[in-house]
Amino acid sequence: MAKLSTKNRIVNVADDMFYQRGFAQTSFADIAENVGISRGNFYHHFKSKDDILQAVIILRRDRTALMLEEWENEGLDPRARIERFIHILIMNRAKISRYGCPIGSLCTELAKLEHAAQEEANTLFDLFRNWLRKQFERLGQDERADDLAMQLLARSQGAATLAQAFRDEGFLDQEAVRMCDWLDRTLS
Amino acid sequence: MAKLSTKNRIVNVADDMFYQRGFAQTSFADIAENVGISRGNFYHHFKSKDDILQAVIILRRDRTALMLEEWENEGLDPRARIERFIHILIMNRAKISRYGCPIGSLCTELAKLEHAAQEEANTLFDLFRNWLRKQFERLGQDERADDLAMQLLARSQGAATLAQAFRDEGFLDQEAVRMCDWLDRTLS
DNA sequence: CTATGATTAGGACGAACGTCCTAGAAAGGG
DNA sequence: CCCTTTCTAGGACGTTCGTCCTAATCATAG
Repeated sequence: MAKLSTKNRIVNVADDMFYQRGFAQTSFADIAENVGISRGNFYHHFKSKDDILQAVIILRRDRTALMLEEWENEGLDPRARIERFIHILIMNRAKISRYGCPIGSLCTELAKLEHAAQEEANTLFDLFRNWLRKQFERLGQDERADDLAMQLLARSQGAATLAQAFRDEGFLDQEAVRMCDWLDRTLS
Repeated sequence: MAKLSTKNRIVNVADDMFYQRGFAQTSFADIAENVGISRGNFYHHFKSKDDILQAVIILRRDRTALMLEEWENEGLDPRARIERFIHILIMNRAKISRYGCPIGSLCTELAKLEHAAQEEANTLFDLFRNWLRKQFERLGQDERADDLAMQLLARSQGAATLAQAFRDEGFLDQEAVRMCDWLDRTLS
């Protein structure tokens, strides 16, 4: 296993902590302690808290873009790709029911903070939205491709929110099944 | 217009600010300033920050319970009552697209904070869930009444989250229409 | 009027936070 | 080997926060 640079280690830890505790509730001291470095060292790599937030957003964006790209190259048809998206809810049920959706909860928090990075965070949603739209277009749903993409995103967010509130992993499974059913009905 | 007691004024202001900025990002000084009182006065009425949070949750619970009760007494049939619930999204579109759902965003934040009042906040969700379930039961959907209630809640949450992220009031309208369509299909 | 309790104001405190600064350690090129 | 750059450590500063304390004001009952 290749050793990560200090900078990368910081971003990875911050990514986890922002997800689990939220951005505002995670302090420099917290991150530095978890990485195992001093606060001074931290500041050599990131000159402000907004700086590390930016890095985390870019990390998530790159990771997401890579994942979507892989899904394109797995030889699946567009419909199976969409089902792949739906199955994220099931694969990540444990984390989602504890911490919510990594993208949704970040965007919601930044919106309340009126944080400048809000729009940057929204590009994470855009990645999924555009990717889903593309799949629906390939399925001949040109007119309503974007609407369908938004509906799927919305249902995922709703499932995540309620699963977290009620600490109910099973609800994610149920909703995933229902979303696949909805997909069948929509495409037939 | 009857004058409110200082205590009530504090709770009302805190309610608004918790909704718009979030719980953690709202300080005592902020609330006191908005109410127009000193921090010392504040502390005479609420002995801790958890105390004021508790009061806000109770305020929201009472207000919600009252609203649901009124909906019961308006002479509507259960189906029209459910549609009334859906129309909250439309009526409150401006606030929701800016601040999200008052209940969902509070529960999400408290969950990330691992705050003790988390379960209390969840009772707000329970109010809607149980009320919706009752309506579905009256419509002869005994078996799946709770499932249908949860589905409606989830869709509302998803619509709110995306409307906030994309600052898109229109999406709330669209989703409300689709939820009414879904209701038609489900009950027929 | 007086006495008592509720209400209000405002300062003091310790802790936590983001930020900045200095100095030493490590690394790399000449 | 020395010099320069990069990396790391840790303390200092100013601010904000939740909390606490004291004293003044107000309302009310006797």
